Amino acid sequence: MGATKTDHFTDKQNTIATLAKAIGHPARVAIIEYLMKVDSCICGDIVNELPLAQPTVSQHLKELKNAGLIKGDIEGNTICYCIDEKAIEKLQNYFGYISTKLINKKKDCC
Amino acid sequence: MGATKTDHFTDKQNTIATLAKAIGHPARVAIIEYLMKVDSCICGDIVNELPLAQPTVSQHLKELKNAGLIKGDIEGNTICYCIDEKAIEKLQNYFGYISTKLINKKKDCC
DNA sequence: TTTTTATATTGCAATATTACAATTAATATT
DNA sequence: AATATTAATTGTAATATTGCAATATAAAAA
Repeated sequence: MGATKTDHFTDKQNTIATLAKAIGHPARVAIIEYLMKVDSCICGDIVNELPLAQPTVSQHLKELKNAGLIKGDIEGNTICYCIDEKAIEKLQNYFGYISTKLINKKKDCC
Repeated sequence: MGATKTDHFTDKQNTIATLAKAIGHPARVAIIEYLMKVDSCICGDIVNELPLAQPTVSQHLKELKNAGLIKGDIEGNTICYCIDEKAIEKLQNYFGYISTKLINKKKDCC
């Protein structure tokens, strides 16, 4: 085997997993943070900001886009990517939900 | 190649990536949600809750533990695992931070 | 003490990810 | 039109992940 059994889990669980997985690489965290920092969406200099080759960055961008974390496309010969706020909100809500649930939990160990 | 270049990124970026990566699998999302639902930390029935074999679940638990998302250990012959609230808080704060940053951003595309 | 129960570890096959050189595609510039 | 620029795609090697059968470990129950 080796393939994730996505069909055995709920859509919500798969959605969270997909989003989290996309952020689960420091290069993609760095990309998100760079997109956040820059005012404009025209971010042709992402490659210069990262210690990775252009094809690698392009691949990471593709993964972020497939996961729904960023949106946009090329415009002329510059890329135009920006964070999809809805995805970030989903994650924020999810972890917020877990946090509040944990506060109301009685603990008998750990 | 094939190995992630963790040393090229900041500690914070690597921390977020490690935590997100650990959640980046539906089985581990399901585990987190189960630990959240159950009142006690004694969760010997995680295997029965998941559509995966016992060694696979054990491996996922190990990964969650290595990433710092859950804590605990075996107690007698039952496992005693529970969510590490600090890790969830880190994620919640991180995505909250991104969200608020995005609200104050001017957008010219996407 | 033997057996049962619960979880971890090992070994392995299948698949996925990471990274990059080389190339392609497509727009900009000259 | 020819060239330069920018980013995607392709191909490929190295590494990591996923999943499980078999086995090991260790405590509880008989």
